[in-house]
Amino acid sequence: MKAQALHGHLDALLLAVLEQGPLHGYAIIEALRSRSDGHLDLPTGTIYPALRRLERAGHVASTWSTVNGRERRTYQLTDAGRGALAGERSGWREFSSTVGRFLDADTPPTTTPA
Amino acid sequence: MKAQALHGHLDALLLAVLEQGPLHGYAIIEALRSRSDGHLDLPTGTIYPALRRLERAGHVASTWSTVNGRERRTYQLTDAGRGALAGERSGWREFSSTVGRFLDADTPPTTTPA
DNA sequence: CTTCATACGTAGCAACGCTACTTGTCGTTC
DNA sequence: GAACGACAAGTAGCGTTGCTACGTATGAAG
Repeated sequence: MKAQALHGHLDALLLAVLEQGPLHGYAIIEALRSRSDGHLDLPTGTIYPALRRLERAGHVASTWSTVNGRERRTYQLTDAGRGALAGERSGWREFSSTVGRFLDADTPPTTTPA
Repeated sequence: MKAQALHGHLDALLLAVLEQGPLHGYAIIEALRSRSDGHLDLPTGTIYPALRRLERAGHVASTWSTVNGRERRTYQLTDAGRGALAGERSGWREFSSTVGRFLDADTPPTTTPA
């Protein structure tokens, strides 16, 4: 998967994984990886700043905890975040249907008929 | 449609509209607008540099002509461009199905029952 | 003669995600 | 007990990309 393709859709993905329950950053990375069959293997340098962006925006809230001597920052969706997710979803639908109109259309006949 | 959403997919769109035949820049803008029901209304400052990028990459070729005293630069897909388009299409499919797995899933019950 | 549609273009900016690196604990292996 | 990998968090700086705001010029319409 091309790296820059995510541009503008990462927030939506993060909100979507958090919709199913609170997770800490590292677990979010793993959730994205497993739920996408390995297609989304995002580096920490992508995830952590994005989560802080979302927190600044009020879409998620975080709480620290210590598990086995390891510091964890667990994020959970806020009500505002749930609203934002709904918006992102409809935005995604519009975007993907618009672009899909140009790109999904016809796979050029790879099966070039004789 | 959010502005930055296109990030990384613009080239694919341009190749896709040119797949149906050569067009000049201004006509490409109109084609994108009409074929997307107005959702894609891209400014010249987006299109022209993108077309030059594609030309530098060898995906399109341009020829100048004068129509009614107006200079036109008509772009057409090259063979390499056709190949690139095929790649972009499969990239798009992978991308949209991956993201869609998170976002298309379930429209949260907008029909919040009273 | 002014305005709008046509037609091309550039300069500079802002956003976003990535690469590369750092810090620290725990568990396992040598 | 040293070393290494998995776990867990983070920052600094960079490159790409599309957008905003301009600038130029012709032809048609009023």
